[in-house]
Amino acid sequence: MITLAEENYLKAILSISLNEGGKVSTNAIANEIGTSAASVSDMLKKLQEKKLIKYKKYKGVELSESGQNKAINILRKHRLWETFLVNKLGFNWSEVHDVAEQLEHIQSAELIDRLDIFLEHPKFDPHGEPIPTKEGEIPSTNTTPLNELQVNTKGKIMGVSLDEKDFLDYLTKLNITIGTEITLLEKISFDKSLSIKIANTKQHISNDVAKHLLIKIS
Amino acid sequence: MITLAEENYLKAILSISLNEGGKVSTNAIANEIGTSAASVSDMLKKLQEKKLIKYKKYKGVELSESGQNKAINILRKHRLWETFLVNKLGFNWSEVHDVAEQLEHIQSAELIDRLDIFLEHPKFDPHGEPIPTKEGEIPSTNTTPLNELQVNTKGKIMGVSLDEKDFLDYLTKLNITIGTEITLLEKISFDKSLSIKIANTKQHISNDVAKHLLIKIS
DNA sequence: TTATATTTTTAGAGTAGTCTAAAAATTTAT
DNA sequence: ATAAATTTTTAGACTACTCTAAAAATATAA
Ligand SMILES: [Mn+2]
Ligand SMILES: [Mn+2]
Ligand SMILES: [Mn+2]
Ligand SMILES: [Mn+2]
Repeated sequence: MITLAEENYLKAILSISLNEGGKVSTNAIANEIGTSAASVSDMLKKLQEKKLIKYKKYKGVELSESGQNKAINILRKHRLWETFLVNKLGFNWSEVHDVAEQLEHIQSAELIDRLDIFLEHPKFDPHGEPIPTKEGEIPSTNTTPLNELQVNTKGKIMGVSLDEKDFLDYLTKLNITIGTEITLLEKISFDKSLSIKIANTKQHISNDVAKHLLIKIS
Repeated sequence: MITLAEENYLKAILSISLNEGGKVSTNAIANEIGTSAASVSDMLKKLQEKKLIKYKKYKGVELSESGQNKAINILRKHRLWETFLVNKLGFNWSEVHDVAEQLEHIQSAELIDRLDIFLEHPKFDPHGEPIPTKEGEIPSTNTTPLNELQVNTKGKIMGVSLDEKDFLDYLTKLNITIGTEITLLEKISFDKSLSIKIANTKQHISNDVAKHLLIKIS
C-alpha cells in the first residue's frame, strides 16, 4: 500500500526532476512540499525501503521505475480531473488546482479510464500541460518560454508552467489565455521585463510572468 | 479541522440512527465501521471534545446539531458522486459504492454545488436512496420493505436499503432493478422466504433479500 | 438479589507522519 | 588546505489513529 503522503513525495520528486533534471535534493523536495528537510529525510528512507526511489544519503534521489510509474499516474489523474472540473463543471482554470490535489489520490483505475473516455481522451489540461497517457508517456510540447524568445517574434500561447490562482487570475486580467496570439516587442535589460502585443494592445509584463508562458512560434 | 476518520464515525452514527433511531451504542459503531470497541471509545471522546456528538459514558451517543449537519453533508456527497458515476461515467449500480466512499471526503463546497447542477439536481441516487438537499433535508420516501407487505400486494421497487456488490449483482440476475413491478405471491412461514412475480415470472427470494427491497404499493 | 454474561471503558503500546534542535557531511570561500 | 557556510541526517518528541488485554459498568438470569 502507498499512503497519501508517499504519493505526494513521489509527485514532488517527479515534478522537480522534470523541471531540473538529474538527482533531486532533500531541500528541493522540502521546499516543493512545504515541509522540513528532516521530514524529507525520514520519508526518503521509507520510500527507499519500498523501492520507489534510488537514494544514497547526501547524494540526492531519483525515482525508480515503479516510483516513476506511480508518480506519472498521479500526474495523469491530476490533469484529467482538472480537465473535468473546467470542461464539465464550468470551473475557471485558476480554481481547479487545489481540488485536483485531493482528487488525484482517489484509488480506482476503472474510474480514471472512464473519466478519460468521458472527456474524450484529452491531450492537454486547462493549463496547456500535457496529460500523460495510460501507458505513462508524457507527450513533449514544442514550446519556448516567452522570456527566451527573440524580439519581434510572433507566437501563440500553448500553455503555462505555473498553476497558481494569483498568476492565472492575473493572466486573465491581461486577456492572456491558451491560444492567445502574442508578439514580443521589446526586452528591457535592466529588469528583464517585456513589452508584448496582444490583440493589438501593447502591454508590459515582468520576467517572472513571462518565463511561465509557453509559446509556439508562428 | 475534521479528519477523514472523524468523518467516517459521524457518517456511521448517522447511518445507525437513521436505521434504528435513538442513542447509538459503541458496539454498533464498531460493527458498522469494522473496528474495535476500544477505538470507538477513544474516538467518541475526541468527537465529544469537538462538540460533534452528545455522549455520556456507557449511555450511548447521538449527533449534535453540527455533527448531524456534517454527517448529512457527507451522505449528500456520497450519493451525488454515486449518481455521477452511474449516470455520467456508465458504471453499474453495484460498482460505485467503494469509490464513492473515497470521493465523499473531498473538501470543496463549490465542487458539490457544481456537481449537483451538472447532474440536474437529482433527488435519488442509483440505489433509490434520497439525496439530502444542500440545506440538510433528507426527503422521506413513502416505501415499505417487501417482507412487510401483505400477500397478493402489487407494487413497484423504488430503492434498496443495502449497497453491497454481491446483493446488487444478485438483484440484477433476478431482473430486479429500480422501477421493476413486483407482486408478492406467498410468504413461507418456516423461513420467512417469499414467492414473488416479476414480469410474469415467478421467483423465490429469502427474507434477507426482501427486507432490503423498498416497495411503493400500487 | 446475587451471580453470570455482555458491553463499554481504560491502560498500554504500535504505526505513520510531523516537528525542532543538534550533529554530521558536504560545499564554498579564504 | 583550512575555515566557514550550507546541506543533510539523526535524535527525540508530539499528534492522530489503531490495536489487544484487562478492568469497570451494565444487563440478564437463576
Ligand atoms: Mn494543477
Ligand atoms: Mn494543470
Ligand atoms: Mn453507497
Ligand atoms: Mn447509494
